[in-house]
Amino acid sequence: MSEPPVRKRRDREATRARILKAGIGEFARHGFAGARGERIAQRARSSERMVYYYFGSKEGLFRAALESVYAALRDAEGALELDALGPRDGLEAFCRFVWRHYCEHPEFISLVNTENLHQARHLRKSQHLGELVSPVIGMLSGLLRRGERDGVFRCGIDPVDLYLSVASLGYFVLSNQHTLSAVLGRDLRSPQVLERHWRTSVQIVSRYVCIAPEG
Amino acid sequence: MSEPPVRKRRDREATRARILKAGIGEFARHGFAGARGERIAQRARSSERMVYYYFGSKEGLFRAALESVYAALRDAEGALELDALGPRDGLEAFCRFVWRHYCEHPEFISLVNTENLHQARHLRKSQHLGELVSPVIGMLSGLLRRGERDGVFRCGIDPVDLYLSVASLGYFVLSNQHTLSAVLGRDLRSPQVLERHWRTSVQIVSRYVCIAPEG
Amino acid sequence: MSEPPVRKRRDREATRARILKAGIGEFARHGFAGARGERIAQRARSSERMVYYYFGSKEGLFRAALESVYAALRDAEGALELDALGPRDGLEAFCRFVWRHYCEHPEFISLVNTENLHQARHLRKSQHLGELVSPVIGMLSGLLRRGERDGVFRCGIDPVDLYLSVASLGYFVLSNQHTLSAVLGRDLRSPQVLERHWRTSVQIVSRYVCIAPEG
Amino acid sequence: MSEPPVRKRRDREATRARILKAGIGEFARHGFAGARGERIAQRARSSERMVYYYFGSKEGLFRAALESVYAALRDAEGALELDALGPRDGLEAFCRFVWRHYCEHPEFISLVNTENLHQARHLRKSQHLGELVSPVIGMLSGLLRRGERDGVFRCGIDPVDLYLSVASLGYFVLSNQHTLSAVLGRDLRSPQVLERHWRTSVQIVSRYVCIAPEG
DNA sequence: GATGAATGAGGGTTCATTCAT
DNA sequence: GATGAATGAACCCTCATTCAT
Repeated sequence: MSEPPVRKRRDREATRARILKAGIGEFARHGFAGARGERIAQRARSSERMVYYYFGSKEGLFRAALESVYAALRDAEGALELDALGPRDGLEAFCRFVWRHYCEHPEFISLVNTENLHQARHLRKSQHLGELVSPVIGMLSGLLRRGERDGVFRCGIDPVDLYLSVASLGYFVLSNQHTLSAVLGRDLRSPQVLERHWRTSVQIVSRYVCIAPEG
Repeated sequence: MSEPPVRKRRDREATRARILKAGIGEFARHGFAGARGERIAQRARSSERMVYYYFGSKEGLFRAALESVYAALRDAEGALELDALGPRDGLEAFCRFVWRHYCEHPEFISLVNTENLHQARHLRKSQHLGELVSPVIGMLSGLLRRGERDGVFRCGIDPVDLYLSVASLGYFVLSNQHTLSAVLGRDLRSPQVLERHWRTSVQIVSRYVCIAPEG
Repeated sequence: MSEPPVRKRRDREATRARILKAGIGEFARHGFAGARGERIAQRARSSERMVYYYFGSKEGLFRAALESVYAALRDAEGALELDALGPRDGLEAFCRFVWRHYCEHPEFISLVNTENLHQARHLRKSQHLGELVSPVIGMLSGLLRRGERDGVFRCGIDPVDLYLSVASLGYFVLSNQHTLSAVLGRDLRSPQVLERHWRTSVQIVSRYVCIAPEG
Repeated sequence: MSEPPVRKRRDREATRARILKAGIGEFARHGFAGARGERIAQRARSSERMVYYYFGSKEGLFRAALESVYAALRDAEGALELDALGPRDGLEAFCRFVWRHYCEHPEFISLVNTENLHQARHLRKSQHLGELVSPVIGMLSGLLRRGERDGVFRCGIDPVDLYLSVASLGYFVLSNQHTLSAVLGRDLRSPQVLERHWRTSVQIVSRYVCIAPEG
């Protein structure tokens, strides 16, 4: 019934999306101050002028980039269906999800780091902050309750604590891959090493949450 | 033959030190690209020209700044005397040390983040990289062995894994204080909340390492 | 054959008029180079595109603005009925008219200044220059002749000289209100001070024109 | 005795002065908004960068330009020696001075017009406003007193009124040369016409001030 | 050894205007 | 006829750095 969108020569949304994507890549690679308008234009196969046409300023583009990667995380989190799984499987699935998301979205990590350098100034200014709050805490809360009820999880685990722990263990090594590789004797950029690291992390979380951990 | 007069050498060193300190502060607050030579000169109560005189370039100063904060960490780690404590106390002391160091040296976290944005380019170029490798892994290794021997620690814990876990749990919430506070319902900039977080983290590590955790 | 519907033609004219008025205001406040298409569009509750639709270019709008304020002056001058008054009253009426027109049309002064900055480039290009020539010189000429004949005005006064003198004395203080107020000790933006100034100016003109001035 | 200033390759004052002069010219010709940094640099045989080095911003340069032309006027006014002349000659000398200054400094007129467009914003911000106040009002006051005492000047003439009148009659035709020439039938850009105009103006002032005017 | 003067290159941004329907 | 989308050129300004004593 509905027409497939005609490929217009002047396609507002497509141009905007290309610029946004280019902005995410550039900010992720170079931070806010290091990002160059010219490079963004080139990556987007557009002109520097168009960046200002659609986003008003470098800061406006950065805000949009940030909102975009946060929205992607929230959407992915929202698509998790932990309820369909038993508590232990649900916990593992959640861990795996976080790790995979960080692995597949290094731009998220970089943009978040950059935003923290700016003390979350842009995020707080964002009109859409409310929409970015994730349902994941509520989901974890349900998971923990089910685990407690089934006698497999310890009582009194806070869902936010759980979230932060899982996030920490994944985020840190990915965000600091390069310095850690240089300073420790371990190359944290190799997939195998990362894989090993992550199995350990899941173990750590399991031992914290479960009454009788697998190991 | 003749040494330059002590007074002058002192001034030289003092000026250099002021610039270095100013650089650390500026890079920590604004990242590499966002740092401004003029502000560094002002903070150091010196001139922009002197920055080049002593450090050659912006990058030279950044490298020195990075080396400085890494050296400070290594020195502090080296001063740890875990051998004087029992395994459990030693583990707790190590955890406490890491947390305190991160809390008291936010510039370390920021500079490391910035350096990872640059894929550790400066760190790898550093002449002094070898000197920055910390003795802490060896110390943890000894600690773990003692704990195993005494039957209080589980067998087969890897010291690097342990180090990464403790670091992760501390680093993440401090580095991402601002975004987490904006997105979660929890203000991770308040000392009380941080304190609570840290107790949980120590628990997590203990449950991972110890055979019969305290909780 | 068929005229466009009256309604539409009215809208056309109304939009054009709003843009013209907005242009006059904007050019008066900011000069030619300082005027902004965007502000003009906003003031006119129209779009920037419409400015080009109706006036072709920024310069086209400026020319129209200039013609508009000159036409308003010529029309007002044309409406003067000096012949109905005695010579002295006529002279005073003329003076009062000039002063009032400048007071009530600061945009005239500003646009004229701007146009002189451009060496009257636009005015000379104007197709309608001929229509802008005022009948006022002729009227003054008649007034002076009557005054001479009646023995109240000195002989040989040139009507253009008279016009320039009256205009000078009014224009200068209004055009330079702000700098004069800053540099002299007298606030030439206050109505009372301006009023006093104007009485003096009329005296000056009278003493020049009349044989036995009132003072 | 005193050394002639050595022509240095890097001559701070000379470079600054060239830029300032270039700025005065450019602002006079194009107004503030119309002035172009690049043209200023070219006129000054320097670089655009140097403008910012010495004056901080376009506005900074404009302020300096304004102060410069006002200072030149004040200095010239200060050099007037009206006391050495009789009242009538003094009055005429003053008139001649004003006219000559305006004629020889068209940049003064243009800058003052521009500044009024900006509502004297820069002048009021100027640190040196106090120094720009002219001694000329005091000098005119003395002149008027002497004239009254000698019975050649009318009583009660206000020196500021006198100043404003003389200035008005000169400034107006010079500032509006181009539009007046286009609209009146008289070419106010020709020296002869201007000369004639000015004789009339002096007459006007004389008839206002003197008891028995020459004409 | 120390410093004021100078600068090329490029930064983000805005301008008046035209394209394409 | 009327309008959103798009744009090349240039704007003012700042960057990290070097020159020349």
